[in-house]
Amino acid sequence: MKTFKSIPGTFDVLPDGHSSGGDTVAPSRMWRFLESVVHDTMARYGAGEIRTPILEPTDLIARGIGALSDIVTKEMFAFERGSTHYVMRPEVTAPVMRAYLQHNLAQKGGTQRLYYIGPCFRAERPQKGRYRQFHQFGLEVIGSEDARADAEAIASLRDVLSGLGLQQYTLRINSLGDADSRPAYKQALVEYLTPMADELSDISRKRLESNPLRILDTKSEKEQALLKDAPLLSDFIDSESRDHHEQVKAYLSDVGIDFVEDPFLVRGLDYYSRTAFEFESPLLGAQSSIAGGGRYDLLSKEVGSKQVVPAVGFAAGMERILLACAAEGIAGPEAARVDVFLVALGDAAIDWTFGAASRLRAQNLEVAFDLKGRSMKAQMREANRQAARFVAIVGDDELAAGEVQLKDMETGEQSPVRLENISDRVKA
RNA sequence: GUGGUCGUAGCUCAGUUGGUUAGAGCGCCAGGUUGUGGCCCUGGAGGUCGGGGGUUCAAAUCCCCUCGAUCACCCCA
Repeated sequence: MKTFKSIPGTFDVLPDGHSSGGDTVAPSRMWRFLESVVHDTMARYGAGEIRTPILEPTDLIARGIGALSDIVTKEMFAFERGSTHYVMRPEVTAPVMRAYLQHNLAQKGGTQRLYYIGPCFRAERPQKGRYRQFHQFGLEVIGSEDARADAEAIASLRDVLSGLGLQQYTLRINSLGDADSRPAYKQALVEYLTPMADELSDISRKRLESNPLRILDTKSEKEQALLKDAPLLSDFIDSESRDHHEQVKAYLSDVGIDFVEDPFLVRGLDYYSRTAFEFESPLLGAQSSIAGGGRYDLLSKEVGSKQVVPAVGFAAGMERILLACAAEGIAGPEAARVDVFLVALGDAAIDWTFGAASRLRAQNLEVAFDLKGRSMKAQMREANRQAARFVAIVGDDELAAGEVQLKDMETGEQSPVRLENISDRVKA
């Protein structure tokens, strides 16, 4: 008999946490805890939830993220049916911008703050903190180039992390300048690195031609040493971007957000300009980035807008955040407890449980009972396992008297209670 | 796509220089207590030792192939 397993890089979320290989999948209540913190935090920022389709036009993603980016060239789940090209979204920023333009949300006047929670898909080889189906939440602040928008995106993300109880994370921030300032820097960097090209890795050498900025975030210590005296992007950015950057930092300091400036921070997606930032946890192994984002004033025109629509946002990796929570010992809310577990003795009592549970549930109690006709001992054990607060024991005598033996599972105290009074006693 | 490590029960793992019917702990089920959970005691279920091939009188153990998992590179959340 053939058995089936979930596809590599995907996983089931179960009521209890479990290990999937060496990795740990958080219990579903922990996922819900994270989601509720996101919803609550975003509400405080006046953000509205947006839900966009998993499937998007392939061109939207290719144009938005950059046709030459790794994501587009080798990591997309894309297919064709009829004459339509579909991708399973690898990120959500381009889809949100698509929706913004499609529905003419600019017509609503002010800045749009849109947040999302949902799955994304990339055809990468899985490893700790990296999956083929992974989940992101994010915020996009669309329609403003004000530095407060950048600071607000960062602040809301910080609020989510601290709302969860996370302590060990760092924020790195940089400015990429505008579209005009980057070519000049790019050229300077190439001029600096070309004499030492022999010492670079194969990949970095190729990037020297294709995408030199990405050499900056190499993990190789040797290359980091070579970069020590490299020209800095900050010396090349235009004065407006520099002012903008200073303002963002001032706003962050205003609200007590710590950050470190990292002149080498560049982001992997082509659409970023000016502000770029990244939150990292030291507890996650190689995939240390738990969230990243920045300003993407260039995106709107890439995906078909006639005007520039300035925007800034972030995307956060939920799996990585949950791994960080686990590493910091954050367990989230306690597992649900059953209010009353019905223990039935004899056929008449077994028949009684179904209707009784229904009536108690109608009174908003969490009720459970055995479905296998097992012994009393087994039923008690099951009640214990479900952390029942009370057990209602019913046999022929109790049925005849119209009452149950109600036992408090913590104190062990037990007394007869009329059927109609169970709810009051449990809620008391 | 590239490299390292690892595949024995639901989970975590033992298993000697190849040698009878493959083990433990946890978990699960039942009994000890014919109507009372947790603790304790006893018993039970549950494995094609990832799969295929080879060497051998004999393979979980040695060899080859294959599949899978995992970590890392790359890239990103």
